Amino acid sequence: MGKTTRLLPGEGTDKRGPDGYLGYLLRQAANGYRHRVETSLRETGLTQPQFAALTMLDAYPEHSSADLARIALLTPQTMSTILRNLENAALIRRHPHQEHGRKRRIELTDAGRQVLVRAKRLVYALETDLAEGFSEEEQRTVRRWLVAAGGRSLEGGATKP
Amino acid sequence: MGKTTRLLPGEGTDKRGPDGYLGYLLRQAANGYRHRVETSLRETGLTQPQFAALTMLDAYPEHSSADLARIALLTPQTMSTILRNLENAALIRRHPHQEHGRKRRIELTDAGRQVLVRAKRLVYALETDLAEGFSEEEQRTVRRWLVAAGGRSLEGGATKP
DNA sequence: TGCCCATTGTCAGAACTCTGATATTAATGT
DNA sequence: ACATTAATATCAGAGTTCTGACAATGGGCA
Repeated sequence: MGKTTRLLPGEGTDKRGPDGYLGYLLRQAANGYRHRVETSLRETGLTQPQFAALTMLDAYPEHSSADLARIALLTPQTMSTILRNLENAALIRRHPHQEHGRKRRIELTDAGRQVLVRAKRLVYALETDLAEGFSEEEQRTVRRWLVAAGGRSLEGGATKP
Repeated sequence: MGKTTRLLPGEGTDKRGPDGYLGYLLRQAANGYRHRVETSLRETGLTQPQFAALTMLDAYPEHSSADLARIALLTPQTMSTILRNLENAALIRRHPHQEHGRKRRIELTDAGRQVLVRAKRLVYALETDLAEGFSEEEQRTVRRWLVAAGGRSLEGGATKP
């Protein structure tokens, strides 16, 4: 039996690499980047979605869970899950909204603010890696493509006239 | 009518849209595209990862679960989960490999082949949408960026010298 | 006033993805 | 021959994401 040395198809053979399907490359890119982010965030214990939620909450403290879901293009259930985990970790706090009966006000705790400061440094370093090797114009092309590819997916839209 | 109200911050205000962080845009793009793919695949009952796994198995019928995980840049556990669901749905079959004791040979069932034919038509239509509005050169830029962003994430690599 | 409906939030269940741990088998080294 | 290492596959548990279903609140309209 020879040692067929790692001839996995795909190095230049098939749909991998720069010749692959865009959808396939998109999924792998997102998986790979998330993996790198969470490895880097390991010491903070945050996941990529948790980091994104904390960042949004810090920027827009008035927003409800439903608001955040709309901003992030996620379903209310998904955002609810992420916030529940942040609350269990004592990084956010929720208390009943005075005027609006069902709404709840969300706040970062001190621990939440502290961990967010550390996490931002780690993630922004990776963010600059993401642009490395691409000109300003190329980056604009990439951004434009990403926005088009996402395509405001869950836009319940139509609002039925 | 209009109902242009939707004043959530982020239309042109902040980190959303084409000015947002690349990592953030990447996650949203992948989420949105996956959502569109699975909506389109609804009638087949397949998910995007299941579709990818079936496609790979059809192209490389000799490969084991571990091989597929390497090709797709996923962990063996993840690929194992996907294959288990495909097996429960009777779209693939696994029987013990003759020569190699622990390896298992994976095969598409007739149902698996049939569903894959239908799914390919649905997904490839979306794939062309993904390139619409971008020149050949711009598409090359996007592909190159996606490959760099993914960065062969889990490459256990180094193999400890 | 009282009913309809949109908004907000949650529970349940499924699939994907990771880390960590474990068992089994093959290949290798002394 | 025996021990070590590598590869394959799986179990367990956590977090993210969806669909589907439901309760509670608030506003609008007959």
